[in-house]
Amino acid sequence: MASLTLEKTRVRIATWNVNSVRQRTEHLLHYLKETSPDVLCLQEIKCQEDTFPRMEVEAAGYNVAIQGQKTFNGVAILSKHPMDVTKGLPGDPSDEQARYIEAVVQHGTGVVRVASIYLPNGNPPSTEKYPYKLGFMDRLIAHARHLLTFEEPLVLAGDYNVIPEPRDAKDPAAWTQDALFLPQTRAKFRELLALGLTDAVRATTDAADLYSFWDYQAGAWQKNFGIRIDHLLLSPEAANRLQSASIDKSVRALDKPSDHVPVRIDLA
DNA sequence: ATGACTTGCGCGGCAAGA
Repeated sequence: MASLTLEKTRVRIATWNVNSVRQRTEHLLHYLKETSPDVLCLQEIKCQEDTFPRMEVEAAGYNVAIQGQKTFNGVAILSKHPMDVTKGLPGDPSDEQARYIEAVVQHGTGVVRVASIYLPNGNPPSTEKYPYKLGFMDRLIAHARHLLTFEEPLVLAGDYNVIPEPRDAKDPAAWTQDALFLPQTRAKFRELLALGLTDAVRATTDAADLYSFWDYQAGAWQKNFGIRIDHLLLSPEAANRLQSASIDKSVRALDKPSDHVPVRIDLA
């Protein structure tokens, strides 16, 4: 009797705020080659679709889906596998900022829905920027609630601009008045998790000093004054397949780095 | 220390980021 190979293929999914994809093209291509994610979510590409380095990324073996914007913001999903793409976060047709793109990825025997999210920074909190951040979080909560009804593997990945807990900052006292750490911000993030989503990094380790961002200023990298603000949130169907989560910290030590590093997971 | 760095835009010096 011939044996059937029913072994599910591993799916590696990463997220990275690159702080301008055109400034970071070499780093991006190196990361694709070295780490070989099946899916890579990008944020802050800072360009429109027609100036994205599409040919180089396609030559590396990836399909490209982009929600671009001139100068600011901009998100993308790169995938080795076919994608069905949806652009924009529902709930506010007047929102013109490019901060959300979603794709259903067909991989081998399975399917996974992946979102690339660039959640607003929200600083300074005394301005209209903070209510925009909270409103975006409300829309994300509503959309996630809807997506969870599909009961499929779902990965909401991106730069959340949220420090979930004090242990997610080297110096939490420095962030108490910051939009990334205000109680209302963290409460909305907990509301998102309470829908039934799992923070992939915290599901795999309680290690201290896990950060995904170090400011360019004041020697933050050298002093390890980091914060953990880039997250992959998993539906139960994805969490059940979670094998590992890692933060690719070494990328921050390269020449001319992004101020964020990639965070990635492997699903069985 | 009103700082410190990096980007886009566009060619001078802001705005934005976190």
